[in-house]
Amino acid sequence: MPQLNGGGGDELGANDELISFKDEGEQEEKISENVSAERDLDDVKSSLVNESENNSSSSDSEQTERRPQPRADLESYEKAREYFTEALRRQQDGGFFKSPHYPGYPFLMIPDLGNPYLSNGALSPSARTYLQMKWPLLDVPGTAALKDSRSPTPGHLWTGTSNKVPVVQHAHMHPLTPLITYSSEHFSPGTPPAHLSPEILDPKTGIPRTPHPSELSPYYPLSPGAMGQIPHPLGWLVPQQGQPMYPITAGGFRHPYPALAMNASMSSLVSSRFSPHIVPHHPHGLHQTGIPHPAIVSPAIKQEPNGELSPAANTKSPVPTKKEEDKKPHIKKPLNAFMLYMKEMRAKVVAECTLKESAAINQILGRRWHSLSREEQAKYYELARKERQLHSQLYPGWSARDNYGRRKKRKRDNKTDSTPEGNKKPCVQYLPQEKMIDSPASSHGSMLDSPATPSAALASPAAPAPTHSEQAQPLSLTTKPDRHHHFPLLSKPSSSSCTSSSSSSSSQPTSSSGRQSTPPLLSRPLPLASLHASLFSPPSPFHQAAFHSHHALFQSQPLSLVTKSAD
DNA sequence: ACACCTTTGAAGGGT
DNA sequence: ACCCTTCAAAGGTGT
Repeated sequence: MPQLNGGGGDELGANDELISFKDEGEQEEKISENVSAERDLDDVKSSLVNESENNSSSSDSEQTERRPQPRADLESYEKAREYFTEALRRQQDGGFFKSPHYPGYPFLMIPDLGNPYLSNGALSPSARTYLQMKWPLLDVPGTAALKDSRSPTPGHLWTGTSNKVPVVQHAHMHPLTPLITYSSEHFSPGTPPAHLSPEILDPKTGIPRTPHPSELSPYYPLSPGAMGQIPHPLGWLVPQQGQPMYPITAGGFRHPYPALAMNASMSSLVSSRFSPHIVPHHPHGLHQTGIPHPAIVSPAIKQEPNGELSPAANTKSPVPTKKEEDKKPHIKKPLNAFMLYMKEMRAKVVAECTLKESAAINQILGRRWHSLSREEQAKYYELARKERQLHSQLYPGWSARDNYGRRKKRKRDNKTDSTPEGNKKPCVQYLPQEKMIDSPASSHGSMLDSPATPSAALASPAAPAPTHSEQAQPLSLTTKPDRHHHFPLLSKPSSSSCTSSSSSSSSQPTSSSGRQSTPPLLSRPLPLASLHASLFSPPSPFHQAAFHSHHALFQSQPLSLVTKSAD
């Protein structure tokens, strides 16, 4: 894994800033500072961008209102999972994941906003408070048990989670926008400012206060637009399209959240005290309490055959349900560390780049993943581990195998024999050749690290301090010859990544396990031009200032994209 | 409407 | 023990 910092291994969590994105080049080690700056920049950019978005969503409001009852719909489930994840993370946050200070923020962040409280990490009421907000069903006290007591200091809350937030280009964003609107984006780990976090702040005083779920409405109503951005505390119970959920009408929160009543039971689910026996497998993805679990996707529910809950759903023609599907609900696999990371960071990356294609975004995310410090990754591993645990508790008999066959077979599978390039469109080489060489199959290094527990990760002998160079090369484990190693990486010009990276050595397709039969391809040209624009054309003077501040950053960061024409 | 693409990680079957 | 395959998320793109 990428633990880059070459030398700095010692400073763990405290300095995320040091973590460099290896993407661009080895030199980073030397210029870790610049890197950090970059990161900041990234954060800043994303925040700027994201903040602007907002308005968008409220399309669901009506639906939400109409659907007072918790629906087991896909979105709900996912949301649920998301929140759950976030909740878990928050619990751990205190622990080893310290959020970066984001020095860069000051440039962009309005001083006013600067919540002292954030910067000094004093938010602690926080975790709990926030947890409650986002995950009201959790019995916070109870969940505390899960909490890692490792960290006495809560630090900033890491509000992660990016729900899918519609990303809007920041072009016209007002610098102050951030003050007003909150997008879930802010909740990404990368986004620091706690002041932007959903933590409830007294509108007047700006002082964080501990809200009761019932108090939420006052908070959200800040601005209609903003409301949409705030994840519903019961997100997974309330159908939301991945968007803003608070379609609250003028009246404010009308929603009594019937589910709230289940708080106790929910807490039992979450709490470590939870006993597997208690939770039988529910046919429709409902927990015994009746609460759908995010991981469960019941075709039946999804389709809402009865139409009782959602008229809209009726229009849909149900997917041909197989017997199996009918019989059992689809229980999704628990998300792994990378997936969790992706969920959180995707919006951010999207904001930074104009790229919208997930494939491209994912490549970037993959590189970033590798560039994360071990501590950071450990956090995700831990989170993933907990999620798996919970999942296993909820669905004791579930096997990943159960989901096999649900998707159609991938083309890729079939074409294993066919030449890689055969069916693909012209490939673009993402990584420079040299890098290819360097970065061997490091991609799975993180896997190695994948610790059973975070602590293990940190201390894991298996995962020696990152050494550096090729960040990606974590452990040398990949002894296997990468058969795909030579694949001509596609050619992508430079950059695929916005921030950096395209050239990252780290994410080579090399899979140690040979999973990927083809090299990373970028079939379609990325909108680099636009990317470039977004990166270098500060939307506002405000941005510009920030950019200048980070000027060094640019120097160090070869954003290849800049030069590249996406053609 | 749906598969593909892309990423990493986990899981499970096969050898 | 290792290899291989599938799925998890996501959303633009292609068919």
